[in-house]
Amino acid sequence: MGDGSTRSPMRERFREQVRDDVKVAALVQLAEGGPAAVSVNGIAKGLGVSGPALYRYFAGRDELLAELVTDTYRDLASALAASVDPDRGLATVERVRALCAAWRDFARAEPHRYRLLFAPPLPGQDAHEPLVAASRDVMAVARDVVAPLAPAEDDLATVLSLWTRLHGFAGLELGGNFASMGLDPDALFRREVDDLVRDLSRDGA
Amino acid sequence: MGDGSTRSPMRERFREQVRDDVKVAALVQLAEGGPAAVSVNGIAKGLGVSGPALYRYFAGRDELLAELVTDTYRDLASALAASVDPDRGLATVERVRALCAAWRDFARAEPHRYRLLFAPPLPGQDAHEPLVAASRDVMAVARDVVAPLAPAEDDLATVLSLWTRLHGFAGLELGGNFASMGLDPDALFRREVDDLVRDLSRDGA
DNA sequence: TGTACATCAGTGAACGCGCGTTCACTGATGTAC
DNA sequence: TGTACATCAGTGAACGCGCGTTCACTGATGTAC
Repeated sequence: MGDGSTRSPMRERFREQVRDDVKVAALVQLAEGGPAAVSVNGIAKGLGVSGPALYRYFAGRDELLAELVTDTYRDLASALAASVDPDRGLATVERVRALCAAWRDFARAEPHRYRLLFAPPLPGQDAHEPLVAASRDVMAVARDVVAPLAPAEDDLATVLSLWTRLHGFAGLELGGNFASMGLDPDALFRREVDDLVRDLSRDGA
Repeated sequence: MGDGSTRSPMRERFREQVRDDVKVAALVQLAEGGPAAVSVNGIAKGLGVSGPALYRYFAGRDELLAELVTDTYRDLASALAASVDPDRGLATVERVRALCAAWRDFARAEPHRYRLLFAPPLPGQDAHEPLVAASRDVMAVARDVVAPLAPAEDDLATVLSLWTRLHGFAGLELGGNFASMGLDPDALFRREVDDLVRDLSRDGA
């Protein structure tokens, strides 16, 4: 039940359409009340359909949430990749800056999705493996950008330092911690990126 | 109803005792299932008492959760303060290192409480103000430690940079993001703190 | 030391809610002849 | 072009659960005389 290969192309397209509609509705709920507010019955009602109908499209709530996560990783990875696209002809350091800006922009544009990426899978670490796989693309983009600056054997550690700092900044900015102290997040971010670039340049070539 | 001033001292002490028991039980639930798993009825059952009984001690679930947050801020602030106590006779840079270590240790020792501090108050930013006040002590300790290194007018920004980086590291470590890539968090942390100390020294005196 | 009284902790029933999920079923839709 | 058939989307009822919170009440506890 549910192996799409034997389904007719027409119906298959319809299925994908509905799956997307469900996800969009789920994202609205996510934005409004966090992961806990994402509800199968609620989504169904929003789509003008009865609750159990959605079980044709998703095995259950958990599968739906898992897809939201992997979708988000995909979108983040492609936003990052676009920001450092070779076609833009950026020098190494400018690529780092562009990557940082893209990271922050993504977090601000879609705070609920961003938070979803780093929310702990509390009921027992289930389905952690595919999630790690999904994050690999994000790491790969960052590694690519940083590589020319970092000594080869210190590659990964450098990327993780970058990750640490971007994630820390995003988390505090989303929490409103800067704004609530009357500080300008833009200025703080510029400063943070400057430090970051300097550290990378020193450690590397 | 509930203004403790007119209550007799005996009964008042009893009340505080029970309030603490409730909080302890709530923290167990928090550790096991996240904030969503903290349930008034569940706690009552654990204490061998009926659900509504707890309404003698807390106005409701929201008040209970709010207290868990402010308690955690208090404990974090005092852990940080203890780590940089003047009696330890640490030099300026060593105080920064001690502060960083204390931050990380707190996050690792009590991940659920640490996460609670930075979880977004989703149902409409309610009760954000007292929370900001509670975090002020934490900031004050950090500011104290960093002050000798930072130019006076750049004080707060320096502390926030410190905060950003510590928080980013803690968040990723708690999420298991380092371990799942086969990397040693201790080594990464050492590296991060080294960079941090260097940045502070450069920007400051 | 003993008794009367006010206070207040805790009970049990009830309200209303929403949830995820299953099941047997109906009815529409695309397909094959 | 028309008809028979298999597929599958969606329904409605039901299960069992747990939640936060209110209410009127009972019974114990500390206190004041």
